Amino acid sequence: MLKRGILGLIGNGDKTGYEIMTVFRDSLNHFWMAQTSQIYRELQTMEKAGWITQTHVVQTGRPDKNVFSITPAGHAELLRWLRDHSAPVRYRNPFLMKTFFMGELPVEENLAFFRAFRDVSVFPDEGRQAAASADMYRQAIAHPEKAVYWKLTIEFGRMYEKMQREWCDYCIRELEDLQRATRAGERTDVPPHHPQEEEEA
Amino acid sequence: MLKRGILGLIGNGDKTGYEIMTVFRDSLNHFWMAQTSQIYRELQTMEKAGWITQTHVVQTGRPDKNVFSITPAGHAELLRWLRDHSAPVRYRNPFLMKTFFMGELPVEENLAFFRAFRDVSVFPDEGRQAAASADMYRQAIAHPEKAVYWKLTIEFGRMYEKMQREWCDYCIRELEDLQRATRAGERTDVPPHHPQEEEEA
DNA sequence: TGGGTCATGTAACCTGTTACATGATTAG
DNA sequence: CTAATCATGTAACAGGTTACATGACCCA
Repeated sequence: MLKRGILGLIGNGDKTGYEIMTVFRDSLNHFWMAQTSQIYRELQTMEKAGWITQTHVVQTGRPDKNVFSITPAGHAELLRWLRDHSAPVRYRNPFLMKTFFMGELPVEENLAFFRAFRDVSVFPDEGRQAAASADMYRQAIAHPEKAVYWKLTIEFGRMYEKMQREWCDYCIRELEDLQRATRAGERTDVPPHHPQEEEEA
Repeated sequence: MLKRGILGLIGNGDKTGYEIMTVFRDSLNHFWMAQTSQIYRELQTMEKAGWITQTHVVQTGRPDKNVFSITPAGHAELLRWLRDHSAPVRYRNPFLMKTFFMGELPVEENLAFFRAFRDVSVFPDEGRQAAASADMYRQAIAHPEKAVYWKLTIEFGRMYEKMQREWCDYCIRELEDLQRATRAGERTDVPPHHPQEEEEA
């Protein structure tokens, strides 16, 4: 997957591994993160696949660099990937995995958790985001038809965050109800912790 | 990550690898999928770690099975994981990765794509979902304080789908605007396809 | 007789994470 | 003087995917 992202970035202009890392960190961070260790490895395999070529550039005053360019084969692969809608969309949410098993902990603890999680942001720090936006807007003037798509991903991030907050509010309400119900039923035999020995009916 | 999911499931009662697969397929499918190949491998490493124990059960009329049970060490690990909020939440959306690079394709193609994607559901087929719900509701009667959390994950799925539809509508509107602008500007030199040679300013 | 369910896995591969290592230049 | 930026990676490991393989029983 990362390969396609790297390919797309190089398709927008030659780049070094380091530059690719900065774009991930500053602009794609809200939906994908990449470490240099993986980037450099993928670059090598992509070169072997013939999707990109490498040029060593000697510099003075700063370290030498390896600049990567897309090949016609690489561009063909990029288009093929963009047009391939056959792969099923995989959802994988480690956070929902946790939620599913939260019955192991007391309600109070989970309530506290949702109250805190409600205000966690997906976006990286404001400064970087602003800088990245400026870059993207500059590009937008040159190629408005490419920049829209970046805007669409940002809007997704915003809508996702909003939905997450609303979901947290819903969770908090549900757990408060549960708490009330448990307290109202008093000694109706609902142990709030470790019901270890029993099995479901 | 899958390890913790498996641990949580075994924590709710002894299970075979096959049963774990069916729970993933029928109930956790909207936020995590797991293949048997991975499940059986994880079970072995979890046994080595002392989180679970294995019992071979001979059956007649059907294949023998290996039933796994959680150990006190496994339960401790489950609680540790549930309480560990240090790991940063990782978002990774292959679909947004594609969106980001859609500028390579003509607007018409992308519009068609969003119109189709708008109606794609995250949830597995109705039949299975209903069956899984029935199971969960039965459990809910026995342990209402555990079943809420399952309900919360389902609600997340619903809210996510709703948000996704709204986002698609937004994307469609944006791309229609772009289309109109491009047509209005007529020959204002905005090639809708492959601007290969040029670099950004 | 053909497909679904129950039940087990292995092997090879690809993808992602964590930890480590180096070193010059530049701005505060 | 110290931290950030530019610039490169390697090694080991963890996690996930794809493809393959087997076999009995039951229902239509």
